[in-house]
Amino acid sequence: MLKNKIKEKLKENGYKLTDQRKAILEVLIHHEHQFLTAEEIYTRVKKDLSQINFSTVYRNLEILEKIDMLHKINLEDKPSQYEIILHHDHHHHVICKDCGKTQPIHFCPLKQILNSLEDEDFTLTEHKFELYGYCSNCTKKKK
Amino acid sequence: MLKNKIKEKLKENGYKLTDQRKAILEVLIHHEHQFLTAEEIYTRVKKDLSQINFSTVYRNLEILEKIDMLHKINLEDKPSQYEIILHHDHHHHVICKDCGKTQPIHFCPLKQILNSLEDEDFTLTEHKFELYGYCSNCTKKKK
DNA sequence: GTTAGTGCAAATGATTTGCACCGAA
DNA sequence: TTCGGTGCAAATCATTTGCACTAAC
Repeated sequence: MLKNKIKEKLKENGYKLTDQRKAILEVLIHHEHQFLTAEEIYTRVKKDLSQINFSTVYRNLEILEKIDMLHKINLEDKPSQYEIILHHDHHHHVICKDCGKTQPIHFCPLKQILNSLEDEDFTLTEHKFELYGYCSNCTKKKK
Repeated sequence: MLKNKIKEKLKENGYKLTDQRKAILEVLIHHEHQFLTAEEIYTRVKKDLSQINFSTVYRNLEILEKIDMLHKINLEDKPSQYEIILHHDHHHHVICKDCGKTQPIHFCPLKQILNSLEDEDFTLTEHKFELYGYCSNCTKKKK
């Protein structure tokens, strides 16, 4: 069920399509719009491919990030979390601190601020705009 | 040279004023507007207080963060970085990826976006808006 | 005197790496 | 056949913890 676009992108970059890689991608696609930790990915992949190793997961996540197929974030005092990128429009996220579910925000604050910074010292290369909170599901669970 | 406000804040919260704590604070104050790693802080403190231990540094950073005297960030694939908070106006940062130097931005994108999100699923609790790049010094060095 | 703080050494948790073997192209 | 990929075990790196001792209040 792996999307052709993805297969092509891997090929283009000289990466092979192994069972492990396929299984990892299946999990990521199945959890589109949700940040998962490496461990959560590993556990889910293991259900299909019981022999898979943790380092294989890490190595693949690194590769996928490098070719812009994966969005990696670092929340305070938590392991890194990953979300697959299937659409390349520039956007930011609201992120549930419990379950990692995300919701895109099609608003970028950078535009509002660029003018006032142009005469300053810094050469900008990246920016981060992330909103955190609890999704309705996790809010309910807490009660 | 430790500011009285700081001493008071520690006292208020039931924390003692040890030499180690003072030395850590001196370093942090001396590097206001600059994010330092725990290791950088440790190394600098060690110059004054050679017997200080790494875990003392970590324990104090944790305490300072808890009482809102310290801003902690997690950059991708780097150890956490810390910056002392001497003024409590809400603001964000431009951060130099080389030297950790920061520049405050007195603009918060949250206000622009709150209305459009109010009818959504998420209960917001925090947000992050950070700009990354290179300060003029580090830009020059690169050439 | 009491309680928080410290140094030290060992533990933990996430992630990375070396190496010999394996399998996709 | 040739590299890239994998599993395994060991290493690494940042951070935390248990414990006995110490010092601030």
